[in-house]
Amino acid sequence: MTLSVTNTISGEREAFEPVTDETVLLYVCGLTVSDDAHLGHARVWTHADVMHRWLEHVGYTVTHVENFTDVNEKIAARAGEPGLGETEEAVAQHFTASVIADMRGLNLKRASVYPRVSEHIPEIISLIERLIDGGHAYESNGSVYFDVTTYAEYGKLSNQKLEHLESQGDPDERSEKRNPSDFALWKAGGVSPEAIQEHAKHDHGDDVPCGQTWDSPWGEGRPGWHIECSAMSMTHLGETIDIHVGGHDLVFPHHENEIAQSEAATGNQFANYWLHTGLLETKGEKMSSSLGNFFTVSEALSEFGPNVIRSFYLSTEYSSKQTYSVDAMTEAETRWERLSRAYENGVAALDSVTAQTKAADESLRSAVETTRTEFTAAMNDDFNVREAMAALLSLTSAVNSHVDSGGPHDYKALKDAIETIETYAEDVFGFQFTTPSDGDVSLASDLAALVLEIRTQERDAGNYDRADDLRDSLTSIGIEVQDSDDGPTFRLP
RNA sequence: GCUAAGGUGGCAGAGUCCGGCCGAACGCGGCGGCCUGCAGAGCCGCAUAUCGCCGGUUCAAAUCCGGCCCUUAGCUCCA
Repeated sequence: MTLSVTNTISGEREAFEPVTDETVLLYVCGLTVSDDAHLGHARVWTHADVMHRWLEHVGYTVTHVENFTDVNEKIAARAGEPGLGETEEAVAQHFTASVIADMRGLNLKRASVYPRVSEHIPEIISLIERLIDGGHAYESNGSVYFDVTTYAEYGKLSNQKLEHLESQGDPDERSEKRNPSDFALWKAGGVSPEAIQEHAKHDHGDDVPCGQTWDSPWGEGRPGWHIECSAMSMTHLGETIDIHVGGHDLVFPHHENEIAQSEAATGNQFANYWLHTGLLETKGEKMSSSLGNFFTVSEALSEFGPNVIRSFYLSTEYSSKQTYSVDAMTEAETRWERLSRAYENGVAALDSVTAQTKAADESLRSAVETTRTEFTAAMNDDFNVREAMAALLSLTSAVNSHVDSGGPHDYKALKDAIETIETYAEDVFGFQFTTPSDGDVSLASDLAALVLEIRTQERDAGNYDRADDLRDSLTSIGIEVQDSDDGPTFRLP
């Protein structure tokens, strides 16, 4: 059973074969740091994270590069806003820090490198020079454009034909271009005041900043949007990479242009597999910064926590669009609870028996096998996380049944089940089960246990009203109480 | 207009590439039972699907082919 993925460029599912046997070169199209990240961004990160984790699980070493676009007119437009700093760099640093904090909060595996555009200007310039030397780009009024007619396969990713495309770029740069679809590799001068005003979220007055500029063979200027990814990808991963991941809204023009400029420059295939994640929608339209209908990652983290957010994302395949709603989050929370409760029940049962226990529970044993087989098949089938999650959840029923039966436990089967859940839920899906050894958690556990002891005394004395009051009080601060034959148990929030 | 993805039960969402195991997964919600002092959790079970519409191919179609309708996205910055 090997991995197959749906490649946007062919539109078909293809067997995955990396350039080298051992390593997977993964590039994730990162964020423009002009605002706080929202749940749409985190969806891409999370799916890319699970892909990364699965590739490692099946034995590859993953070199994961995820860029930050820290040079952009929208960033420059926000300079001077309270708390963001006076320069484009300061604004970019502010939001980069907040995005990294979000990523930490979501328990994403760290990328190998997080390259910034501002740190790759020399590489960008030399790539542009290479394109000019090869006859694929031309200078015009201090700006440099890519000539789309020099790359015969232009449009192969998005299936667009040049004659059907409208002009790319700002109206004022069209007169400088040879063809309407040519796109800027380098833009002369700073950010235009019009662009600043268009993206500004506050009034800059007369003191309009113009963003950073760099010296180049064509004069002072700034890199175009698309060239950065090509330059950073090549710098850190080489001319041909295995997987390029990004949101579906980037297929055209961004990824199309990346392919054109990269392959025109090197003559080599830029990325072997293009994987695009479906967009997150709310109320029938996509969540986006420009529409202002977004829910930021940090808000979501404080309201739901990382596990519930993951549970939400993993209820749909990466390639499908997904709708955000309060109901969807509630269901995601319930699904996560189901998984974590079963895990905790299983662990508690396992801790209560010894390895010498011989009772055999064939149904649990076969459930473990089925889960392993089905989970693996699902993940290898284009990272079908919904199917994989279904396999994992079906194991929760088996574990709960086994624990509920109360009879002698099957130590080996239970241990296998717990390890299977840990491997898939934590290592592959990136969930984090609560561990009682955490300092605060440990103290809270002790306190909750103390209260429950008092409640048990009240119950034994028949003071049910008093006992229920104590239970309600615990519930109100998020501690769930559950009575069972073996006495009360509780779960911390 | 051009391009791409999608339309499956109350909700959400697999299955469609490789037609039969799909009398349609997993889950949420609903209903009933077990357990419980009660509740929750858990377990067991039940109900709800003309698989967008029309036609075709086939012994057999949610799955293949053709036409149509609708939704979302891209063609301007966007994950």
